[in-house]
Amino acid sequence: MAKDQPTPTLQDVATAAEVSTATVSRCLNFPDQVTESTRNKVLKAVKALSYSPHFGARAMASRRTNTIGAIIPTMENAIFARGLQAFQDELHEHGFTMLVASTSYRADIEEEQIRALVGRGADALLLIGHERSPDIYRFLETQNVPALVTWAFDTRLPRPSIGFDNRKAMREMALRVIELGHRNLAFISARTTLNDRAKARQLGIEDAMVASNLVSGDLYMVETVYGIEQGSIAFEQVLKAAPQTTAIFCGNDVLGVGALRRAREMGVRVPEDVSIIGFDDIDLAEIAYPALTTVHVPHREMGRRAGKALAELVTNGTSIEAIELDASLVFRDTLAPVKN
Amino acid sequence: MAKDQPTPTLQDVATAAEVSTATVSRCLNFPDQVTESTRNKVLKAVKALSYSPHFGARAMASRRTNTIGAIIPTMENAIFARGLQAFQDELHEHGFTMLVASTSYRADIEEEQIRALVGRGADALLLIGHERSPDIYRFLETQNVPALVTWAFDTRLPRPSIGFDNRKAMREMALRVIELGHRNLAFISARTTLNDRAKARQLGIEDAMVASNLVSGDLYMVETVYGIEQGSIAFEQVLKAAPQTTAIFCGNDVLGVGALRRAREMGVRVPEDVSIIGFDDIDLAEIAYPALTTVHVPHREMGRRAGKALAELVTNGTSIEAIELDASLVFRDTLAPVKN
DNA sequence: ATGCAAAATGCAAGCCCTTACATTTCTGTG
DNA sequence: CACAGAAATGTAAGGGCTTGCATTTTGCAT
Repeated sequence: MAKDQPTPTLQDVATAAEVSTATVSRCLNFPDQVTESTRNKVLKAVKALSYSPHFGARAMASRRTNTIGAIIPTMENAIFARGLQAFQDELHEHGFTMLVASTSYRADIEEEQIRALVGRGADALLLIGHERSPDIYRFLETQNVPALVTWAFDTRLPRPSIGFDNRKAMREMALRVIELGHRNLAFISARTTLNDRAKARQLGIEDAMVASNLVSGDLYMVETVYGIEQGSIAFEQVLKAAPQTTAIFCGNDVLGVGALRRAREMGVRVPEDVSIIGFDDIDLAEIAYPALTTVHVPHREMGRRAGKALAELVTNGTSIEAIELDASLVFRDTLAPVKN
Repeated sequence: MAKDQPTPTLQDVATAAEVSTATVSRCLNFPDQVTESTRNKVLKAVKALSYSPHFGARAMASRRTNTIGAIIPTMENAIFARGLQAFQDELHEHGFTMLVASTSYRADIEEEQIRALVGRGADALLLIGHERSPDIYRFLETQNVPALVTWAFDTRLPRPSIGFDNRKAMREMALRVIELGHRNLAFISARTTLNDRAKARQLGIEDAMVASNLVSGDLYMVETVYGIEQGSIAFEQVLKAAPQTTAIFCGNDVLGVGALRRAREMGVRVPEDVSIIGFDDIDLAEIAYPALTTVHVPHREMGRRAGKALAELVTNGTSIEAIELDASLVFRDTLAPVKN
């Protein structure tokens, strides 16, 4: 870690190029404010010293970091990894760098991470879902750090968001399922803590039940954590506790695939004996056998749009426009009419 | 973006707590250098003003950012997402924040990203694979930014790395495959540009062929980009061009799963007609039908170890010790003895 | 009480850049 | 060829924090 030859500073470049530090700074930040000959001198010096500006100093002097933070539950979940990749690609295009933190779906960690990224000088934040303590929203306001909510869309909330309506999407899927004659429904849900999306999906199913003259309270719920194995366990649990179930909704494809696996292991035929429906439409859903019927979520699109909106917000102050994207139903092989 | 009430500074806290800025600073950074009563006063003031230190200023004064950069090909690939998650968890535990950039497997972008993250003040860098231009390594040295190579392990190189020996792992798998009587082998590889892992896996197969008295030149190679669909296309290509093939190695599970899918579509039975072998052991491999035989790579473990090593390096100057992890063979249902 | 080392605190000099403002150098025109 | 105005460059003042060193306070043995 020994700093043998100290890293060159703007001053060193200025001296080498025989100009003032201001000129060097301008040359680097606003090249066309500088004569070509001067620019060449400076760039030569920069190269010769292999100078690279000191980030902290720059951040301090300009009060901007060109860094945007993203706080997601976990990258292990393909839907976030996917969206995040698109987000970062977009940011990169706009000259921003991405700072990432994850929460493992824990509210306390999320709060800590938000503070940490703000402390790090993030110019803006990407957040997943609306639900979090008012304190945090207040903190962000005080710190003057704009935050954009994604993976959810709800116009009733004051904050702009870019995402889709989880409740509506699930309602539509549930409506189709009920149309196929299913009356005994179950829902293997992700944990609903700090996860308003999971809750919204449940409400969507219940909406459809009510609209179809079923009793929403009859929806058999199992709540579990993320994971294939968890889906398997939950599946078995559902069939034990509510053997009359003919259609099982899953909060995400990973749980769905887990359910599917256990069905095979238990000799339960899908979709003949029971239908299974996922959510997200990740690769796994298509590869599963039989291929999983699910709700397609435009993860990449969300990431991209969010990146664009945030970059523009920070750069020009363009305020964020809420965008509702569409989730679509993907019918594959795990859903069939109920047996007469 | 209007700064209504300017953010509180260290000075403000100092004034409020009736102490000097130095004391506040110490109170925040080295709490035990300060009397309890003073500490309480200060912390109260911090809370009251909801003060949060200015990152740039801190970075500038301390010459450290507590930020570590990770540059990976893409988060869309579950193996990197997984490893990165573990990496970031570990960093977080040590008080570091992670800066992420991705390269889409392009050398020029990688170079740009490395420079960008160094410019951002990353205290250290996580890199994937050894292969990159000497200029970059020189640059890192000049800038005094330590870099750790992961996802690969090769003691012949001067740089420490934490990972596994791709060549050896693939050789072992290939040996087993050949033992089962397979003589006509093919390899659907990921692009080998800026991807020494892919190359190493190829060499591993060839090693095994040579050791088994086969001609390594007989390995039928198809090189393609990452993606299920690409795996499908490549599979068809292999069977068209080399119909006598009985075992197809794939550079990763995603390609393997794609191959599997096309096999089913084409009516080619796996493993009866042809065996398919993946690499990585991601969820997809287990879920695929039939379940994919593959090489299990300890992605999380790599991420965790790398995070630990880098955090300690930056914090205490503990030099990095190269660590070779084991990849293991996972035999599932896509590999069988060759038909007599 | 007194004196002294150790612990706590304060002072002030940077750290490296950006940018408002001042100054110098060009440019084109009369 | 002089001159106004534009363009290019220079000057210097911060920006918020850490830290070496100086100073004050504390705790304890005498």
